[in-house]
Amino acid sequence: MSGKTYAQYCGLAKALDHVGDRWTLLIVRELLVGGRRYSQLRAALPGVATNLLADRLRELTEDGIVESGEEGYQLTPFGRELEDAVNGLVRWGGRWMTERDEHEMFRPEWLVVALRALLPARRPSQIQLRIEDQDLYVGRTKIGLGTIADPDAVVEGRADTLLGVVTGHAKLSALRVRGDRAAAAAALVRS
Amino acid sequence: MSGKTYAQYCGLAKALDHVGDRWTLLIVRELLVGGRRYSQLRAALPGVATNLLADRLRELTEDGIVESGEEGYQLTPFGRELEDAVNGLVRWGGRWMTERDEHEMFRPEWLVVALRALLPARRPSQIQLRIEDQDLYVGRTKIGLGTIADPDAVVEGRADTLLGVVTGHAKLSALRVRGDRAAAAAALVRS
DNA sequence: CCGCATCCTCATGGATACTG
DNA sequence: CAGTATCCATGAGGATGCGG
Repeated sequence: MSGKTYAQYCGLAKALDHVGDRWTLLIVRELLVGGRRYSQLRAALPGVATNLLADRLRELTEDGIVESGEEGYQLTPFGRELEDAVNGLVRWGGRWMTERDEHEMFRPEWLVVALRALLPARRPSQIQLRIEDQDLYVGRTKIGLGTIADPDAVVEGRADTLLGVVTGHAKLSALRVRGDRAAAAAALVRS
Repeated sequence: MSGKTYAQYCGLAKALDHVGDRWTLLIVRELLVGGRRYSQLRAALPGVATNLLADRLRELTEDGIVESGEEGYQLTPFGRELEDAVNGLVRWGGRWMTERDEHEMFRPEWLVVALRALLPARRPSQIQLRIEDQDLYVGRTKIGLGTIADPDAVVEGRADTLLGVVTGHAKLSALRVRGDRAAAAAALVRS
């Protein structure tokens, strides 16, 4: 709430009063994937000014959205409730992600957020992804960074191709699949 | 997109690039209830500077979110797709709406947005609301400003009390109900 | 080093006057 | 009525400093 309050008795205005400032929701996005140190947040948010990041983290902490511990910063239970709102924005914003521009930054944790927003909560199979040299997984109920044991399939490719497959604008054959191809389709392709 | 772009290949960043500036989502909120003239938007958004409102409407129009016609401004089909994202923010922001502060503005169309976000898409009965001297209705599939014919019940009261009933923090008995009380409960109280 | 705080510059927002 | 134009206050971006 560094900006002025809208002073409106309205849920949207209240939400924007607390997470509507520049960079704030992007910080929340990073923390939705897991706890992060200050320096990790800096690295994940190219262009953020150091004082601004500190300001936002302080405001988020005062509002009970973020808490800081030994391991760095993480979302409180209340902060994690922002996932639904973030997912809605992610889904809408996906309409602007036709192809990846050269000067645009990309980080695999953003793909984690996108897949959580786009895929159903439960999936019939679990797969391992390797996108732009980074490992992420789509489990039956969880999606995150890193690897899982015994995936049904391993899928490799570019981020924009993967998003195309998930949103139905590209075919699964545009990705490289090792292992159970049907399982990969079941996990990634909308029904 | 008056602010600088985040230049991130991420749905959330893209969404904020286009609707993340101050006042932008509040304009969208107004237009989600219906088409509005420039002067109506000014009245509904107390505190907005006239140049900012004009700037935002121009940006939204350029982005294909808003279109202007003889009747004023309205959302395009693409703009209406923001409803899901707005609803998520409205639901989260509702957690900050304990009781209405004296200096906080209130407009009945904000209640329309809140009810659309909080109530299920289909309801078993239709009721008429009269809140703070304004008429709004909760139909079986639609919610809006104004009156409907042959409501099953008429509910009167304050906005914060109504929100309390819908979110389960207050009882229906806190509102004045004329007509079929069970129908009012079915339309307003979460199961 | 990491985690900020300070300082400076410039873009953005806010308030109001003004105009086609 | 529907915006522009203007001016000032504030916030963002970027470099640097500094204590633990």
